[in-house]
Amino acid sequence: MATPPAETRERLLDAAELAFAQEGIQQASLRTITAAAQANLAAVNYHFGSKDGLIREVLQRLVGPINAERLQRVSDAEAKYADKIVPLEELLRHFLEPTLQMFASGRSHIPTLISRFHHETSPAVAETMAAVLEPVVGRFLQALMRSVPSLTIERALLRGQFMVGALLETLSLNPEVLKLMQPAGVDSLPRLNMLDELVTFCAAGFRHE
Amino acid sequence: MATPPAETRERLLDAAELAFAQEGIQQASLRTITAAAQANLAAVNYHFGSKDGLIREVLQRLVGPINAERLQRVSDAEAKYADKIVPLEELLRHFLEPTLQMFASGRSHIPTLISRFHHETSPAVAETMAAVLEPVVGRFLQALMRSVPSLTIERALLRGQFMVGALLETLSLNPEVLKLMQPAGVDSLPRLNMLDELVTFCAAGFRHE
DNA sequence: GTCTATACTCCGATAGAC
DNA sequence: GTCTATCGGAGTATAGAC
Repeated sequence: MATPPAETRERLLDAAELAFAQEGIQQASLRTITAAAQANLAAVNYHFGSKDGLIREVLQRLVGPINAERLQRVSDAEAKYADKIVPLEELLRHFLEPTLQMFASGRSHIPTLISRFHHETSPAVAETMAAVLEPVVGRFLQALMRSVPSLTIERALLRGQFMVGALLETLSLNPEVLKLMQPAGVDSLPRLNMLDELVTFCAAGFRHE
Repeated sequence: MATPPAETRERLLDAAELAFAQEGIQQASLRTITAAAQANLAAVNYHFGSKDGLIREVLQRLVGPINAERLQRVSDAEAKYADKIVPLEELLRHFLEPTLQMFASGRSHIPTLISRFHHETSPAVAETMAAVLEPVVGRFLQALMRSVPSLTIERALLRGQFMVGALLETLSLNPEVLKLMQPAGVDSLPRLNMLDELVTFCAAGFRHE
């Protein structure tokens, strides 16, 4: 059982994840990916049908758990508050933290990759991304308008876009800027600050007027 | 003077701008661009040395005027306020509006292209972008900390990143979301709303605490 | 189920005629 | 300054052996 055949698929996904983050999703070649995975060039086509199939699979494996955690946390929070109204800051935290946790996951290329997926315009990525995000967006919009009763639906949508933009920009921050944020040198420290900063910035924006 | 030879360079830049926006900067091929510009494949190499040279030239031609307008508007505003303290909302407006005006410029692909340039990680783009943005960022940070005296430099930098993220996300909004923002059907209308929405959202965030 | 070998297309860049 | 022709290489995908 040193190298069971089922592992090839996982090695390909891991290698693709890293290559997509480092070189770009479209730029990374199947030759690079299969070489890094110590698999044959034909393996991608065998396991995923095409490069688009591989891309879709990497995306779902990455974003699926994040969104599942988001939904779980909102459900827990709503259960905790009997009136179903979750304080705004807490709600934003449940949306933002599952993504920001990736900074501390040890797989430091993940934030870059999430940013790349969000800004990719190819149909394969855009459609999969929309399908994966749709339930989460609906759920949070609903909760958001309960937390801030004065919000109209248009404003909630637009400001939600602003928040996502701020989050994504945070994910692609270069290391030099990151260093500015942390007095000490621990790598997992800025994430905490960043989460608090993002939450207070966006909460103020959501509440305005 | 129907087609003076000097025009080829301009046609190449225009064609590249459109192709970069529609297909992606790395994905767009010189063959597509030169065909659209009704020029020869070798023309790009002759006029710009390489594809990277073309990319840099498109970027500078696009972002240069925007940043020049930003600096001019800040200078005008600081001259208007004798104490050199510009109200926060006005300052943000001077930073955001030159970019958002691109929605009404008739060249509707420009917002997408700006977003692409910002998220591109190739050295040719990243270095040029950093060089072009550096003076503007410095100038606005300075003004920002005067407009909001309680801001630390680290916070100003980080929140500035949040604002840029929100702006860029706005630039890549898909048309369906855009339609939600405007009751009437005019295409230049959402830009006005969007600017106001961005300014109030970010101003609240900058002022918090 | 996995690999070898290869097919076919397209890329950016250059050499040299005009 | 602009064109034609072509180079060398890399891209994805497939056919067929094992």
